Amino acid sequence: MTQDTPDKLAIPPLGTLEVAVLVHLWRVPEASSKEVHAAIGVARGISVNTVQSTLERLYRKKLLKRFKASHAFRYAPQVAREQLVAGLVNEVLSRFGGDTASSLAASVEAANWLNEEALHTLEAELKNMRTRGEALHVR
Amino acid sequence: MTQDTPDKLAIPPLGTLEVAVLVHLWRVPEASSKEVHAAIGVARGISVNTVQSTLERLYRKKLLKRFKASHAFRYAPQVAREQLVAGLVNEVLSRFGGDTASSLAASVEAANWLNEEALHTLEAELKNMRTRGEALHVR
DNA sequence: TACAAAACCGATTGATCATCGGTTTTTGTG
DNA sequence: CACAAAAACCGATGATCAATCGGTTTTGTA
Repeated sequence: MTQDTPDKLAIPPLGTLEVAVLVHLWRVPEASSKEVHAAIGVARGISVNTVQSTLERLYRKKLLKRFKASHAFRYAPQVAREQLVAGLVNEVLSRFGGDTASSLAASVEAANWLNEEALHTLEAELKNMRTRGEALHVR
Repeated sequence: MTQDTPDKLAIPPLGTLEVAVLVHLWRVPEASSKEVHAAIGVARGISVNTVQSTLERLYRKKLLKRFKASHAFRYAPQVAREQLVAGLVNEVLSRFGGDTASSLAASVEAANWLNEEALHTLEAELKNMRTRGEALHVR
């Protein structure tokens, strides 16, 4: 085994620029530093170098993957948005202890952006999960 | 109006000691700095002053309320755990954009700690919400 | 009123993000 | 094959914030 610590579930803190870059790459979903700069850097009046550092940092954090295209790197998300968000949500939930279900329920309730369709989706997912959970004997 | 920025929904960043203090006070649910120190400070080998600073910080952040009992302050949570967690979860959800429902679904799915009963609770809450949501015309 | 307990203040340390300048590496082309 | 341009890489700086504690002032109460 080559990993010293199994960081599978530890998500590093993310700054606002880092998040902006991620969000952009989830849409694109693949770009060079130059392109990212054009898309979100110019409007912020920051240099290409800053964007590049951010891409590098996200790469080191394993949130982006990259590959050479001719002589420039192209970056792409390493994790799906839902995956990352889920990780962060679970981190919050476990960090503050207490009852998970009621916390989640409160989260849903506090959300002012849940429309009819979204509720439907969630309900379906829950029902789905439940049957599978029973089969898999979720503790 | 006296407030410069409506911080209603902005939750300040919380360190590990701050969270520990909050978690403790949700259990207690009211204590002096001395008591908090005895409960969670001693085990960490930190001074009463450190605990007091933390209590003060949480008070300034409006997460604790306090009142004098004889000459010492007693602190108590200003927000319920579910409330705070919900705020943080929603912050994460909105920060990363994308589809809320699928992100929440992924969160539930990624959780390995949801048991049969918890799922039940959540489902009930959703059903409940839905009817109310329709009545309130949630966008 | 004296004193012990607690609040208050301010300084220090240590992370971490954001930002950019300067240097090295790579590569396409004349 | 040499060279100029483009990109990666490295390292420094500034800002913010949590955590920590020592020292000083305030305040009940015996």
